[in-house]
Parts: sequence; C-alpha cells; structure tokens
Amino acid sequence: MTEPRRRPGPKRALTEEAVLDAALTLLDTDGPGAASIRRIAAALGVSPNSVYTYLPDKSAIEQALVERLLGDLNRAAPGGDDWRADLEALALDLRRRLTAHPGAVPLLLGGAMNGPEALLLGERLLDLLDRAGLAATEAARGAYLIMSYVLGAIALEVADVPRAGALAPERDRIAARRAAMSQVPAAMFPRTAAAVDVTATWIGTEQYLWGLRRVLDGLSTHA
Amino acid sequence: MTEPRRRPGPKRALTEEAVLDAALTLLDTDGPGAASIRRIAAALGVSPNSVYTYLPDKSAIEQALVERLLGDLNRAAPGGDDWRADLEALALDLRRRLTAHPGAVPLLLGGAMNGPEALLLGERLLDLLDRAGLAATEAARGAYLIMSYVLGAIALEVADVPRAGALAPERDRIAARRAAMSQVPAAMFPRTAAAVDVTATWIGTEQYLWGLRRVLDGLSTHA
DNA sequence: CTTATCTCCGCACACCGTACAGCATTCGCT
DNA sequence: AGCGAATGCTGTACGGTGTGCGGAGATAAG
Repeated sequence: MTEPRRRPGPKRALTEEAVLDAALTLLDTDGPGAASIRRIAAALGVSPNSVYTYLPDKSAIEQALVERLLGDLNRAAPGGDDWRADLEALALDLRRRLTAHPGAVPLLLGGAMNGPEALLLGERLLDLLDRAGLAATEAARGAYLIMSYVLGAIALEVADVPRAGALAPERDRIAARRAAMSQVPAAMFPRTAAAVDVTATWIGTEQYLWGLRRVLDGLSTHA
Repeated sequence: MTEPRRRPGPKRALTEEAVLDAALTLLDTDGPGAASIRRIAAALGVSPNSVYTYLPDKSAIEQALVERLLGDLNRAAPGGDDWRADLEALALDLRRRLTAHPGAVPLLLGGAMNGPEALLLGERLLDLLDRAGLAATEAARGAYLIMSYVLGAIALEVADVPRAGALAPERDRIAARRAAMSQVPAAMFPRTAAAVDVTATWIGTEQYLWGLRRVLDGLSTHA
C-alpha cells in the first residue's frame, strides 16, 4: 500500500483561512448575503472557481465560518468557580461576538449545529449545568433551554436592523427602536403602546441578561 | 378636487392572496428558497413581472407571508380563564403552524416583527402576562423572554432538517437525530455522548413545552 | 369615440452557484 | 536530470435569481 503520490503543490495563493477572512470581512462590510463566492474571490484577487479548491461549496464556507466564530468563543473560556457567573459570561460573550458580525447570524440560525465547535459549546453548557448541581437529564434539557433563549434573543435583536453590515451602538439602536415603536396606534395596541419604554430596550444587553437570569431561575426552581 | 380617474381594471388574473398561496405551496413542496418570484409566477401561469403588480418586491412577499401565518394564529384565539394554559396553547399553536411550514421559518426569523399581526401577537402576550398578575414592566420583559425562547426553539428544531420541504413525523425526526448524535466521539464530548437520549428529543414537542414551563417558572418566581 | 389608466408581457441586465475542460507549475520517482 | 502525475488556478458556460424598462391590449370615464 504505497502512498497516494503525495501532493506536488504548485503555487497555493489562497488558504481556507484567507477565504474565511475575506467572507467575514464582506459580511461585516456589506451585510448578510454579501459573502458570495464571486465577491470573496474578487476580494482575494482570484478567479471564483479557485475558492472551490479549498471549500467544496458555499454551504461549506458558511458552516466553516460559524465554526470559526464558535471556536473563538470556546477558546476564550473564562472558567471561574461560580457556575452562574461563568454561564452569564459565556452567554454575553456569544452575544457580543455575534452582534459584532451581524451578517453571520443568519448562518448560525440557518444551519444545524453539528460541527465540533458547536458540540464543544454544548459540552461546555452541560458541564456548567453539572457544576450547578443539576442531574444529567435536567442538565441536558437545561442546555437546550439556554441555547433556545440565547439564539432567539440574538435573532430578535439582529432582525431588527436588517440593513447595513455593522450594528450601530446599542444606545442609538434602542433610541431608533423607541422612535419606531412610538408610532404604533395606541387604540389598536394599547398595551404595546404603553410599554414602549420597555420594549424599546428589548434589543439591549441588560434585557438580554435579565431574560437569561429568568431562565436560570426557572431551571433552579425546578431542580 | 376630482377623483383620480378611478381604475378601469382590465383582467386581473391574480390576487395578492393567490400569490401568497402559491408561494407557501412552493415553500412546503420544495423547501426554503423555493419561493422565488419566477417560480411563483410559473405556478400561477403568469409572467414573472406580473407579480410585481400586487407586491412591490420579494421582501414584501416574504413579509406578507409571515403576516398571514401570524394572522391565522391570532385568529385562532383560545381565550380560556387560565392564563398559563392559554399561553402554553398559544406557544404550541405557533410551533405547530411553523413546523407545518418549515420553509417559512427563515422568513420569520430573518425579518423584523413590525407588521400588524406581529404587533397583535405581542399585544396578546402582554395581555396574558397581565392576567398572570405581572406588573407592566415585568410583563413587557416577560413577553420578550417568551418570544426569544419560542423563536430560538423553533429555529433549533427547523435548522436540524434543512433538506426537503415538509418535516417528517416527530417520532422519526427524533430517531434520526438520536442515530446522528450517537456518532459523536465520547472521548471528546463525554457529557454530550452520555446525554444523547435527552438531546435527541430536543426537537420534540415535550421538550419544547418543558422549556416553556421553565421560562414561566422563572417569570413567576421573579414577580 | 376618444383617451386615460391599468394589467400583463418580453426583453435585458447584473448577479448568483458551480460544472467542465485546459494550462502551467511543481513535486516524487527513476 | 528527466519524466509523469498531481495540483492550483483560470476561462467559459449554463441555468437560476431579482427586477427595471417599454410596450401591448383591455377597460371604463368623458
């Protein structure tokens, strides 16, 4: 069984790394949908088909991009001694990284979380909930619950601003949302109109953390 | 100020209603992304540009589709005397309707929930939480929490099967997921491997309801 | 009837993912 | 050193997408 002739590699002007870099930059610059193969190749000064040398197709690019983001998250493990603080830090970190690249959020939401980094994130969640004293079954269901909440909250936040690539500062986004929500007719949606000051902050960090804590409360009281 | 000449309307082979019907059928048949303007027009036996007579662009179609689904949900109001039962019924109904049209889920997740039906759904949520005895601020934050959880859970569920248009029965999907998750290397992800029996059911109705109840628990204990 | 208005159509443009075939480069082996 | 094979990249091409523009025909108001 001889070796399959090894690879003679001629030039290698690209890398999978470089492709993903270019894709993420495009997403950040021009919003979701800007990470087309042709535009990535153009940004790299290369023919569109060259990209296919490193990644089999577009969905592989998207998946690898998500994996990279989750990998960065996993690599930045805090690891204190308070499980609740660690969990909150993890959730905040995930949100921070995703809102930093809002164009990549649809990729995370659209694909199944099958990759190694996604699994590792799940593993970390299970470990945190184990440290919280939850039984195995409770921990597994709790991980699902936390994941659902976090993803849903981020989806809601990012969907609110579908336009450009980068997100405005949180203060400005909340102000814009408050202005928009003030337009709803109070006659038709009285409670919504009355609660504008709160619902305007739905997309804020504080509300995100508040919801996470309610989730953890619900988990704790059940255990 | 004379009338603007009224409309003489020639044929009118289409309706906005018919366009949305065709779009939803395509989504159900051929999965997300199948609701292209050209395919909708073809299904209606009409030129692609005729669609633009009724809807200004593709995003309007998607938005109207989401509004229709939410409208159906809002029209089917249960309205018992137990707020918790009503809330669970509403959440289950939303999930049922979305998993019945998995191709439409990305549309809901991708767009801001600005339309009248989306606002009405929020209003109903606020009303339910008011009946639960929550203060106005708590109710508004609680509505956000519930919405985040529900959307995230549905996103997780649908993302798990990105292939065809229709979803297989829940039993089969869970079995397939269990088979897939059994492949994860226990050496690398010990907790995940040990919890496969639970994580396989993440996409099931029971788990969805369990999570919702934990969310409501967290809301109640906080109030 | 004339004329304004509306619906629908054909064409065209720019962009997308990607299959196919070719070409130059570079390595492993003799 | 020379040769053959494998590799990275390219150009071309096909079918698909959203949609802007101009025109054709039908209809109702005057």
